[in-house]
Formats: sequence, C-alpha cells, structure tokens
Amino acid sequence: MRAIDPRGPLPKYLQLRTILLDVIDSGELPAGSPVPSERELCRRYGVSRMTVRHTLDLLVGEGLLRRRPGKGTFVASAETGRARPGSLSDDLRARGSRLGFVELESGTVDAGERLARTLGTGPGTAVHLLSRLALADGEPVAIEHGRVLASLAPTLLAAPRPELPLAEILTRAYGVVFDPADQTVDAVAATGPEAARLGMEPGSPALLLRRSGSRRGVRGAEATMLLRASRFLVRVADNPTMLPASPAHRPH
Amino acid sequence: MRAIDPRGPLPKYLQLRTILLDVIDSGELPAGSPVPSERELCRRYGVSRMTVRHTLDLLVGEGLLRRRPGKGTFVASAETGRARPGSLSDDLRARGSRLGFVELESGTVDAGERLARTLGTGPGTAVHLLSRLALADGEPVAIEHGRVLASLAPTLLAAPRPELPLAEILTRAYGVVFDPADQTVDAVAATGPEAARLGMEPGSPALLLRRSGSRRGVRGAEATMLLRASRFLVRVADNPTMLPASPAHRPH
DNA sequence: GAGTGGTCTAGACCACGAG
DNA sequence: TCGTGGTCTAGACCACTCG
Repeated sequence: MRAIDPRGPLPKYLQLRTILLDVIDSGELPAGSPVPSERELCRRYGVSRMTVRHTLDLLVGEGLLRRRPGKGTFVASAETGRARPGSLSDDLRARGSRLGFVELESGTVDAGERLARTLGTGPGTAVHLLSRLALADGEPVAIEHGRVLASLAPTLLAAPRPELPLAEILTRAYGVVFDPADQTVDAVAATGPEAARLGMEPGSPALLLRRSGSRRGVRGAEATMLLRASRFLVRVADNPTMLPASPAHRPH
Repeated sequence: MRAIDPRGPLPKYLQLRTILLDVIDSGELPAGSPVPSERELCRRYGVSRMTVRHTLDLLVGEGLLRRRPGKGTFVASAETGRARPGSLSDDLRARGSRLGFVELESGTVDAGERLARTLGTGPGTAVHLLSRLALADGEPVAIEHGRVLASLAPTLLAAPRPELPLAEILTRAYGVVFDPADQTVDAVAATGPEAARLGMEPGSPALLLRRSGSRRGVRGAEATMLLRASRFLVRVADNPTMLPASPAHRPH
C-alpha cells in the first residue's frame, strides 16, 4: 500500500486521489464494489476525515464514485446506476484510462499574443503543444489539443506519457487542477478533416470540450477535445449559463 | 441581512448559498466585484469557515464565483475571464435567473414501469410532469422537460414558480440536490418539431442535458434540457467517460 | 504586516441502513 | 446497536498579494 508523503510537492488530497484511482484502475475495486469507509481511509493513510472527504468529493464530482448515505461509497459503473437494457459487462466501461492515444503533433513554441492571453501569461513564453487522436479499441473517438506553459510541465514532451487524457496527466504528475468553472462543452457540427479523422459524416453533431487548468490559482494549461456524439458520458457541473448574443467562440 | 436558521429544514451551507445567490441576483454584487472574504462571511452569518467554504465550493463549481488566492473571491462574468472581443455589458450575462419560461405542458400522472425506474420508485407512484420553453429576451433558446415524484415536491405545480431552471427551483424550495455524477450532456441533431420551436435548422447540432436529483440520497427527480448550441456555457465536471459500443440512450 | 484563499486537524452530533 | 455518510465546529499553518 502506497503511503502519503506529508512533505511531498502535491497536497495530501491529490496524493490520495491518485492512490484511489490506481486501485480502481488495477481492477481491485470493480464497478459496484464498495470503497473503504471514510474513517477507514483516515486510519489507513493517516489523514483527517475532512481530507478524505475532500478527495472523495473530487472523485464523486468526476463521476467515478457514488455515495449512498448509511451504506457506503461505491465505484460507479459507466451507466451511473441507470437501468442498462443490454447489461454489457462492466469492464467494457472505459474511463479515460481505457483510451489509447496516437500523437498527431507535438512541439514547443513561443506564445503569440492570443495564446499567451489564453494561458494567462505574456507573449514569448515557451508553450508545449500536443495534439492526439484518442482511440477506443482502435476506433477513433476524439481529437485532443493541449497547450501548456513549458514552465508548468517541463518534461511533458520528453517523458513517456501514460495513456490518459492530458488533463489527467497534468493533475497526477504536475499538480495542475482543472477549475470546473473553466471546463465547458458545446455542440458543434464536425468539419471535413476532423470528421474524416473521427469517421463521422461531415456536419454531424459532435461535442467540443474546453478545459483550462491552473496550479496554485495561476493559469497555464488549456486542453480541448472534440468528441464523437453518443460515445461519451460527459458530466456537467451545474446550471448552464447564457452567452451574450453573438459569441466569437471557436478557439479551435 | 437575512440570517441562517440553525434548526431550519435546510442545512446551513444551502441556506447560505441561497442568500449569496439572491445578493448576486439583486445586483448588489455585479460581475467582477469581490464577495466578502471567507472569514468575514463566518462572522456575518455565525458559521465556521469550513461551512462557508462548502458553500463557496458549490458556487465556484457552478461557475458563479471565482477564487484568486491571496486576493479574494469574485463574481464571475459569463465569459469566465476570457478575452471578450465584443466586451458586451456585463449584465447581458444571463445566468439561469435571466431566463424566462413559458409552460408547454404540465400535469400529474401515475408512473409507468419505465418512468418509475428512472425515478427510483415503483410503478403507479404519482409523478409531476412539466415541460417549458426557455426564452432569453423573448427568443427561444431551450426546451426543458421535468419529471418529479409528487411526494418530493407536492406544491410544485400548484405554487407560482420563479423564473428559474427546474433544478434550481427544486434545490431552493425542496432541498433536492443534483448529483454531479447524474448530470450529463450529449450532442444531438435537433429533430423537426423541436428545431422548429427553437428556431433552428432541422438537423443542426444541439446540446442535450440530462440531470437527476435526489433528496437525502433518494432519487426522485429528472430534468432534461435541449439547448441551442453556442448559446450556453455548459460547465463540465471532469473526464468524459466512454459508453459501451451501442448506447440505447435517448430518454427523450 | 495584514488579509486572502488553500490545506489540514481532531474532534462532534445527526439521520439512515442493516443485522 | 453499530457503522455509514452528511453536516459542523474552532482552531491551525502555509503561500500569496498588496500596501
């Protein structure tokens, strides 16, 4: 059992999050099985209950765990407890970690004015770019574009990358958290080349997901994913917000 | 200044949430202005800092507030701090509360098997149905369908309803919370009649938002909204989850 | 240096579920 | 009755921002 390092660079609740994610990914805790109780996690990892709850709040918000008052906390299945007509096997549920990624493009550039503003920095700052095609069982399902301040994740392009969405890599390895207020989706018509890569009819609907991440409150990372419709459950935070009338809003 | 009732039916952090929402809606705190500090809110409302943070966590997750470490917590603008080319006036930003609603259909029915399962109850239970067209400045922007156990919100159809999304009404008046793991979006092609109501070309992309709510961990409410694309910022919780191959997934 | 949000502790009482 | 998650308290120390 991995331990939590109180003097580590990452806060305890993020260390515990990674530990729990790894346990779930390893298959030790299949969908539907109970996670150890909050008080048990306190004892095991030597942290207070509020810290454990902070971690569980994150994972519940991400849709990976579900709480049932009086009973316990359980690993969610992809269909989030809804009736499943076909009742497919649970491990067909693929979290991000079940995806494969093929690199389309990567490199480091000096930020232009627009990109610098997006990342909350000044022009000329070094920025890592990374574009990947996401595959599920060899079938393309999404296109991911990432832009990250080189200073925030110096070894991002050099080191081997786990088969995870970019946002997850940045959280686990560099402590970059993705502010829910900065993660939005929209519905768009897939354009020619992108539709082709995803094997869709041009003009058919797709989900465009935008996320921006920060460390210690300071921005520095943005990731977009163009998702094939009906292939993903995308969980939303809360009320939709109206935009002003004519949005110039396709940073893509 | 409204006070918090420690013996009220709603927990303190939800009471404080309603208070802060009303202050923001009233215009006392325009977009960009600072909210009182966490410690100041503690003093003002006689609650501990963890309780204040619980409330602020909610509102930040809903995209209404933004924190800046070392500086304070601020009312968010619709464009969440992104560069706004047109720089429209901030009060054009419309949260849910800026929307108007026109009732399309309402009534109470006995749940069939399928609806009962959706709401986590048995067949024959009384269920309120409510369909509304959402308008922004008189222009249709979304269609909302709600299904709620009558026992959960007995007076929902009888009482006058504030101009808020159904989920917000249920939270404020009945303490129904919407589990983020049960709120999902998808991109769909708008079909004929719905597209017509929303003034869209048939087949153009739209966002389908599904949310399910519970009280004390017991389900009992579901709301869907079909949103015009590019008219809303929909905030997402975290990683998208892959669906099994062929989803039978249009509860609409 | 004073104020802010970010993290963390070590308790407490409650309602609920199960045996 | 006992264990669970839900709520809440009254503190603490840190890094950061600003004057």
